Amino acid sequence: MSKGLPKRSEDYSLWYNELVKRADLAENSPVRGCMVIKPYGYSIWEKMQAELDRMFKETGHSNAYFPLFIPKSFLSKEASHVEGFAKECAVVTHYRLKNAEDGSGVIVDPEAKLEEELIVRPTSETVIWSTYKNWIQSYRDLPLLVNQWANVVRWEMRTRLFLRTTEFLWQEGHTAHATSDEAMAETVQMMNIYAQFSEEFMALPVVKGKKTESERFAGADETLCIEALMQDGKALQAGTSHFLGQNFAKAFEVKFATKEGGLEYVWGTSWGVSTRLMGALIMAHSDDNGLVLPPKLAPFQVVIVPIYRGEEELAMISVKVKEIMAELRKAGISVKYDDRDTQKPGWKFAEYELKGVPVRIALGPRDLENKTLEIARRDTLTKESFQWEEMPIAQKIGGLLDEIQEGIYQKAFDFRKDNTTEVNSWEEFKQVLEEKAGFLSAHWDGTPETEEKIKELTKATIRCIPLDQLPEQGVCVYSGKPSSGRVLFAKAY
RNA sequence: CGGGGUGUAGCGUAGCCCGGUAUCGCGCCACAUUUGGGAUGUGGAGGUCGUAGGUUCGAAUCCUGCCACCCCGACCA
Repeated sequence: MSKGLPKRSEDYSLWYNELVKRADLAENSPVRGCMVIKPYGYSIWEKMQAELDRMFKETGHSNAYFPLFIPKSFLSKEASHVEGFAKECAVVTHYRLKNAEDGSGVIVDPEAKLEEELIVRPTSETVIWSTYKNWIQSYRDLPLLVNQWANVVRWEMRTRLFLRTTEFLWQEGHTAHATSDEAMAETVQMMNIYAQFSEEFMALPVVKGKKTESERFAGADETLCIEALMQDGKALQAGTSHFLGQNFAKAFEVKFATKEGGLEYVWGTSWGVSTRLMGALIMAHSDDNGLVLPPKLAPFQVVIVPIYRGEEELAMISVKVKEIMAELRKAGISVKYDDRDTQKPGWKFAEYELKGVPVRIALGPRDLENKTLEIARRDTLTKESFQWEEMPIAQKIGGLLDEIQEGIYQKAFDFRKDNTTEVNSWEEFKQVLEEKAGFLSAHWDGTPETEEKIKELTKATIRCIPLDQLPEQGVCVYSGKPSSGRVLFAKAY
């Protein structure tokens, strides 16, 4: 284990990459653009999954599973959908290998060419809607509320651990409804769930908004999103919820008999969050000492490190530690006891700081004598001495965990607030973007042309039109044409 | 995919310009002393120098192709 992480201020990208690897979250694999998610990283993802899954089920959704492969012809049924994804699809053309005659290894058997190529799903709308055609006949079959946890593949040009990998893990919800209003309500509901998850569990404040036409999902009539701000001033799209209108229903002929006896196309939504959330979590809170994890998603919330000389002392300390662990676990607090004698305490302290464990307890002979514990918190890197009699340990730690969860949220919230700037002129726009970055709240004339021009000139894109946008008469920061409200610009991941 | 950079032990590196089979640190193994913020000493193991060719008596070093990774761009969850 090498010491010292690169500094965020010196090289943010390098810091991020090194952090991901050194904190044992993930590493690159032999396959280009694909990562190996390591046990510690995966257990954070599992925590995210568990909470999201619970929230989906509480809102009436059920999980199902659809195939990895999609017939090529399916993809082209929805015109804008194929246009959006065609450039990044992995294609299966053969189903068999054979030994090369010259003994050089295995080769693709040219005899085993598929009649119709299969696409490795970049997203599952097409295969799911082709299935929904058989599931939906009547208004009694609606709404259909399905989610799937899956892997998808998008052949991206440039990849980054968690933020953009060729294969990634996600969930994709796909729902079908009898009315436009109901589908739109579902779209909004899921965006709200994502926002709630992000703020409550990831301790990451997000802006809820809708995408401009050009940033919309391929095949959607409306895309809602949550946008978060990272420590380097770049925005990250953390989740999207799409109102699909009747686009996929029309493409796959999914109609239902109405109560009144008519025959209508159903209305659809789809929504997803991915392992990219891991990237957001890492970049939002961590510091130059390593990861900082919100207690609600940490694989374990508390680590106990014994300080001892010899077996005898360790045995005495362990008795007290077991007692503490039982109390903490009873209170629903996850705790790890690291009594390995292969590493020294100082080494362990540094290790758990790197891994972002929210609370560390150290217990040595001095503590046994004085009836104290040393409690250190990861977010502030402060330590305190705690008297056993002061209050029940579970109450103490429970309170501290809440405080940390709240503290890192507040810190991220303040950061975003300090890095959201209202700009009113083109000069100001360019200057703030250059010198400060972050979110820029500015008037926009509503045209794709202006949006495109601004992107071309500054690399900044419209992250979203915030849902809480206030009506305000102004002029577009670039074109000078009238505008009725501010939108959020930023450079994005 | 365009521009730039880097590939030498598990990790980080020296050597490359000026060819003669590899340096140092961390980590790893053994033993001893250690254990309240990344311990110390002694001994030891570990390398087809990214890969495939070429030049040469001889290639980590020179030449060509390929691959991977990183950074910047275009694209994207």
